[in-house]
Amino acid sequence: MLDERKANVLRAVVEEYIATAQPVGSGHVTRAPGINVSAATVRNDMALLEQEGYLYQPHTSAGRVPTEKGYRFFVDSLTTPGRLGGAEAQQVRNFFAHAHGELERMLQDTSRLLSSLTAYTAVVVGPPHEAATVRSVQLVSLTSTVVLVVVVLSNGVIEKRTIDLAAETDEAAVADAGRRLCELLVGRPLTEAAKVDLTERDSADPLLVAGLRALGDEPPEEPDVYLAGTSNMAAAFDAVSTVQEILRILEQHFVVVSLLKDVLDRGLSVAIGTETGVQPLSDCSVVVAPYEVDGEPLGSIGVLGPTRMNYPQAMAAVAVVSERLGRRLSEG
Amino acid sequence: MLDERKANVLRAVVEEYIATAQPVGSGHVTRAPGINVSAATVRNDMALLEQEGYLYQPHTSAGRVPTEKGYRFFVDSLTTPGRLGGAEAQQVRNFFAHAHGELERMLQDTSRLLSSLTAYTAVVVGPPHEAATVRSVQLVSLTSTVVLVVVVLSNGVIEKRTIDLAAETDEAAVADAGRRLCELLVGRPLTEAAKVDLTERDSADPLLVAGLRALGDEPPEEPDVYLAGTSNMAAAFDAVSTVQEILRILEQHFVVVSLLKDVLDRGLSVAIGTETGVQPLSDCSVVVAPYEVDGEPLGSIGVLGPTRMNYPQAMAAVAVVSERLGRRLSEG
DNA sequence: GTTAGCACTCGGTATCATCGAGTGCTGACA
DNA sequence: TGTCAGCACTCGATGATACCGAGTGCTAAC
Repeated sequence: MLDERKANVLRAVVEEYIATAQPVGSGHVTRAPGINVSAATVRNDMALLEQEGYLYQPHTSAGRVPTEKGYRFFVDSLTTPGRLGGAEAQQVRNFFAHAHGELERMLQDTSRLLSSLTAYTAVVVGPPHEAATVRSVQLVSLTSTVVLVVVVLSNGVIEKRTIDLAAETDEAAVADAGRRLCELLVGRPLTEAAKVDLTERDSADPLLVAGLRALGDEPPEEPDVYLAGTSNMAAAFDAVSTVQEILRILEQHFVVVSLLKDVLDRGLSVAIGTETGVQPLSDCSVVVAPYEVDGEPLGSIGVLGPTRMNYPQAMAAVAVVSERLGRRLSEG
Repeated sequence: MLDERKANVLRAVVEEYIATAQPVGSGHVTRAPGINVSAATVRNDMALLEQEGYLYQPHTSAGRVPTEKGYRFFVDSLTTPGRLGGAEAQQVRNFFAHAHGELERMLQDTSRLLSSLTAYTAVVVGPPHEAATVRSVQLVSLTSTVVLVVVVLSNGVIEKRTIDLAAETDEAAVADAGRRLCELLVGRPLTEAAKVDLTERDSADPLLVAGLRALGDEPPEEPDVYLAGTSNMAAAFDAVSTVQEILRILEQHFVVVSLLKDVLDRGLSVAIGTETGVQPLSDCSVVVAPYEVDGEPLGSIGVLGPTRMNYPQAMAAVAVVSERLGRRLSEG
């Protein structure tokens, strides 16, 4: 489609633009390594690349800027997977050598790591709550009419609900109901709590019924989202209104979750500009990867930056971190 | 100190500046209600207010802008506590009528509420982890060598730790150690886990020892911070670099925690500009209040906005929400 | 097909004049 | 003495104008 030289010119333009954020003129391209033709020839190629929709010219006498199609070509033409710098690789090793603590904490820290590696905004999406099976159920009375239900799930996530009772209850009843709940739920996904078959005797226990309802009723929550480095968004744009729009999107966690999910569902690892499907993110790109525990995808991690982001670096960081995170979680 | 009229002029300037974000000229002040003197007189007063450090002039032929001292006078001179608008009051009532779920979720939602009420950034600081006493301890084995310790605290917060064992263990040992942990810890603050006296028999149980160490070793964590409406910071400033600096501060949760704590410790409910003690926040103000459960301060809530924020409204919102939140938590 | 040369385009920057909101001061008045 | 109308003055914001230079497209020669 594009002959070798035009592809090189396009790549040079993208790289230069990513580095400088300035429209790239033919002169700069000739200075790029691998380009051994004159500026005039480059100009001819660039005019053609513009006709084909890979570049565009902000105004007549300016250099060229990549379009989404241009970035897409650039990303698709990256063959070498991209390596992290020495310092970054060391940082990742350090992090996973010392990573500890619970799932939430670990995902939050991973998000910080990714943001620090890339200088963009990092997103980590936790495992969906409904997927895991119940490992244990415990009832704890907080007051005589308020009982806390604590459910430990197989993925380490802890779900809790409070139930308010009409009548007072005592420790023995709480212990009884707790034991029965264990019997009923352990080994099954939490979403089935609403549909368990109750014996007549079970139905007579208000605590048991209320507990099951509390567990089953809740709408299946969105997975948790851990953001880090949102301040980096402010560094990437110079219009404060753009920054505001993007931050507003990031505050809506369900949008972020479905954004990453959509991208992965489409089989992509990078979504550029409007490819994200979120209008206010049309100046942004996302690099995504799932992380897998024991071969099963658990959640996803990603990096959000301006469309002129450093794709090779971001892709390398996301790939390495998702791989290491999955491995670390498989161990723990 | 300031005679009545000068105080009125100062208040008028502050109010006008808060509303318009433009330097206020003598003409505008005369149009304010309660000012019944000529522009020339206002000019004399304003010149004096500038000498005294309440106002300052960006340049010779411009209007006046309040200094921190000016805002401080304005805030201190607010006698009427400030009422929420009808729609806002309704929103608060609605929220607390339907508020439910666990502590974390509730604090997160409260943060959103406060941000939505004020159109600034809201901060909610959760209860300090070390304060509460242990209500229940449970051990759950995740694999044969990994055990999860789940501690329910009296304030509803759930602490969890994983322990990795050198040797495999069985359900019976886990149950035994769990029961013993309950005996040792229930009713005591978690911070004492490291210092409990062990019998000789206790010391022989590796699971028990490891569990206590896991609970006691962890450095006392910072209280949780729940932010909402950070995108509003972008709307409040027009320099993208300012926004970035502020966001960067907000990402450091321990700074936010100690900021609110410092302000309250100084006996203030409002910190203006450099009064915050955080250099990058010198263009911001914070309005803070503790929320109390059963008379005891549990945590704090606050609003962060530009120094030219709408103080009466923000103070009213913070006061109402902290009061209602405390009341709601005292019930649940 | 490539390239040197060249006329041309147009955003960015600097210069300058104009405009007007706002000031401080002066002198009159109650 | 405090208030205020009048007035000359200041200075940022706005807009017009000129200029510069990076960058272009085209043409003609190799």
